Order: sequence, then structure tokens, then C-alpha cells
Amino acid sequence: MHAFDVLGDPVRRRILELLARGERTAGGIGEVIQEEFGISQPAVSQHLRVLRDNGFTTVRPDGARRLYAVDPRGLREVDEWLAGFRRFWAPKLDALATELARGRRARRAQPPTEDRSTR
Amino acid sequence: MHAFDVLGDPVRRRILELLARGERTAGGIGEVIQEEFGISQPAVSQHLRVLRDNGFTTVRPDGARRLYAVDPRGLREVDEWLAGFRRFWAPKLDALATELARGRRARRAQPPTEDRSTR
DNA sequence: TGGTTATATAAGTATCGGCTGATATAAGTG
DNA sequence: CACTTATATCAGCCGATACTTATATAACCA
Repeated sequence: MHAFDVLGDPVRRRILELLARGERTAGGIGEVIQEEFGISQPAVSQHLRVLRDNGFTTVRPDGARRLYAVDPRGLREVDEWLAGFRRFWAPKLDALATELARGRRARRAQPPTEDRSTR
Repeated sequence: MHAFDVLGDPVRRRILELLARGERTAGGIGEVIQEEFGISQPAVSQHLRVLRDNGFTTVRPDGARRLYAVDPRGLREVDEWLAGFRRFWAPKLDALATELARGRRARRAQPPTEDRSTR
């Protein structure tokens, strides 16, 4: 599943927003999500699986509980794709600062590329 | 359709990559996409519609042709959601520069919020 | 004007992803 | 141990959405 498909679901985006504030147990996430979206525990668990299978979260066991946290990898992937377009709205200073901070990777002002081998 | 759903499709992402290099006619886009993905002209046209209906492209008529170009609005929306997470991987300098360049909007270091009224 | 080119829309189908309910697994607790 | 709590998985259903073919619309051209 592509990173953008992962973020295509509002429940998963919301879970990430919760995790942005810090680690939470699956149950803690479940309480909020089930309340806000009116879906079942398995549904939440399935979303957590998608997030973890695609590098958007990490999990750490704590007894019977699972502590979820944001894993930057997935989000960074999305951010990097976006980088190729940022010049369309961000002032030059922003782009420059971003480039600098990133250690001068990807110097070109070209559109990003992506694997098109599938489909 | 949510911005992330729009970018969830590989064809649409590819179209945006093409447009990142500059304006193109629907037909010009079609040639590339039909070749790369093996889909029909109407399929491409339908993707273009999604992109334009959701603020990812602009269109300008030129006789019988339609010239498509990147519209920053959709992409910026995605970028702003991501901003709330950038601190998880970007060095502080980067975040600071971004904030500055953006004119100090959204000063807090909080996760982004999104409309949850639907669903 | 009639024919061709450029693009969009419509209607129908099929695949895919998300949901539910049932159940499995494993860790706490008395 | 038996019972409960915490979380995950499974099978099956259902709706959304990305295709297809056929057709509409409109500009260009001889």
C-alpha cells in the first residue's frame, strides 16, 4: 500500500494526530477513535496494522498492552514527494532553508519521481 | 474527496509530476499516461477532472485544447497537514526556517487538526 | 458545411478497502 | 487455575471508485 493511500483514510490520519502528542496504547487510541468515528475495536486494530505495516508507527509491548508511536519514515516519504512541488507555493527562502537543513540532498529543482513499476 | 484521497492514486500523482515541469494539454498528458499505465483516454480525462475539482490543477482553454497546470492549493493543504509532524524528522533549523518563511502562521508545535465532521 | 481532432461525460461493471461479528492469543488478577 | 482485560486476526459483506465502451460537445479545417 502506498504511503498516500495510508493517509487517504480519515481514521488513520486522526490516529496519527493523536500519536503526534505522544505514545499511546492501542486501547487509548481505540477509546477516542471509536467514540469519534463510531467504529468497532477490530476496525481500529486493522487501521493500526496498516499504519505499522507501512512505517507510519512503531509499536512497543508493555505487558498485554501495545504502545504506539509516530514513526517518521512513512510521513517523510510523503514529505519528500511533496518537496518537488513546494516551489509552487513556498517563498524561495523557505525552499532554500529546507534544502540547507536537509544537508543538500536532492539539489535539483525537478519534480519528484516515483516507482511506476506497479500497475 | 479529501486531498489525500486525490493523491492516493498513482496516475494522478504521475500527472502532477508531469505538470510540475510546466503546462501541458490534456492530450499531451494523455499520451504519456496511456502509454505508461495502459489506460484509456476517458480514464485519463476522469483523473484530470478529479484533480481540477479538488484544486490540484487549473485549466485554461486554447482553442479545442485544454492546458492544465499545477494549482498549489491542493498540495499546500497536504503540506500543511504534514507540517504538524515535520518535527519528527526535520532538524530544528528546518522547522524554524519554514515557520519564518510562512509568515509565522501556526506558531504552536501541535499536531494539525482536520475536519472530522464527516463520517 | 461535413469531416476530423480534442476533450469530456455517461452508464455499466469489477475490484478493493473498510466494516462487522466472531474468535484467537496472550497477559494480568483473584 | 478460571476469569477478565487487551489486542489481533479472520471471513464475509458492502459501498466507493477506477476502469471500460459508447457517445456528446465543441473547435478546427478543407
